[in-house]
Amino acid sequence: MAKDKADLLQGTLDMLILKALSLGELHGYGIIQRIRQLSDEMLNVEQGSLYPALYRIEQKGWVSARWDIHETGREAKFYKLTRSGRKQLENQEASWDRLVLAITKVRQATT
Amino acid sequence: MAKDKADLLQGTLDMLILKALSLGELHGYGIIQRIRQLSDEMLNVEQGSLYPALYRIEQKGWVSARWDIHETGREAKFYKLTRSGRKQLENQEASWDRLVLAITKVRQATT
DNA sequence: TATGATGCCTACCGATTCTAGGTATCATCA
DNA sequence: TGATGATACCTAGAATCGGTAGGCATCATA
Repeated sequence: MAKDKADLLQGTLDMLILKALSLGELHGYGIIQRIRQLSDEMLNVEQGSLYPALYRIEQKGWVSARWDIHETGREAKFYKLTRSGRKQLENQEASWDRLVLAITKVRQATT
Repeated sequence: MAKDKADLLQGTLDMLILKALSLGELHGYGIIQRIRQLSDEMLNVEQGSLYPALYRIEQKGWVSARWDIHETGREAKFYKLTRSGRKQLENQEASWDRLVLAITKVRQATT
């Protein structure tokens, strides 16, 4: 819909969520905002993508969740990176770097 | 299966195929080899991914195909980038650059 | 003669993101 | 007061696309 918004590539969302949480505990809606803000409005995660992803990630033990009330007085579900999640973030970042490197090589090829 | 082989992210295969063909007409099997070689063995496209992708890409008019006999005397289906395919490659490369930039920004964030 | 590389293909699976809905609270503004 | 938009959670279903696993044929080589 948005004019210049790039759709995420499958496989990058988990890394972005984990990265957002590595900066501190946060609730779902806030994760979307943090990713949007950090990316200079370039990345917009849809709610319909985020919540199922958070569920998956929690099942895998990469984050833990608890309900709490935040400063505005509203209830929200706060997610926190686990030790295993931090490890996973490192792995995903390394994979991402390898992929970017590999694709860069292919793109540098000339006739 | 391969120990260090990175699975492709969804959305990158088309770009790689188009890029491989931008270096010159090639048959399917050769595209796999060219991508593997250009990426220093880091990217391995499976046949079961390639042929359906080539079909999709051909339907979209980004490549044209013809059967021919190559130097080894064997028959093969040769694919060639169309003008529209070249344009598409540029678009996909630009999208890729934007995504990499956006993700880089997110990853640079510090506590 | 059997194996592996080359060359094409298809059917189905699995994973993941998006679209499109739903619910509720709260602040703001007409 | 009533409507709207932002915040906050969720689900169902569609669509996409890469992988796995199979099939088939030819050719060179061991």
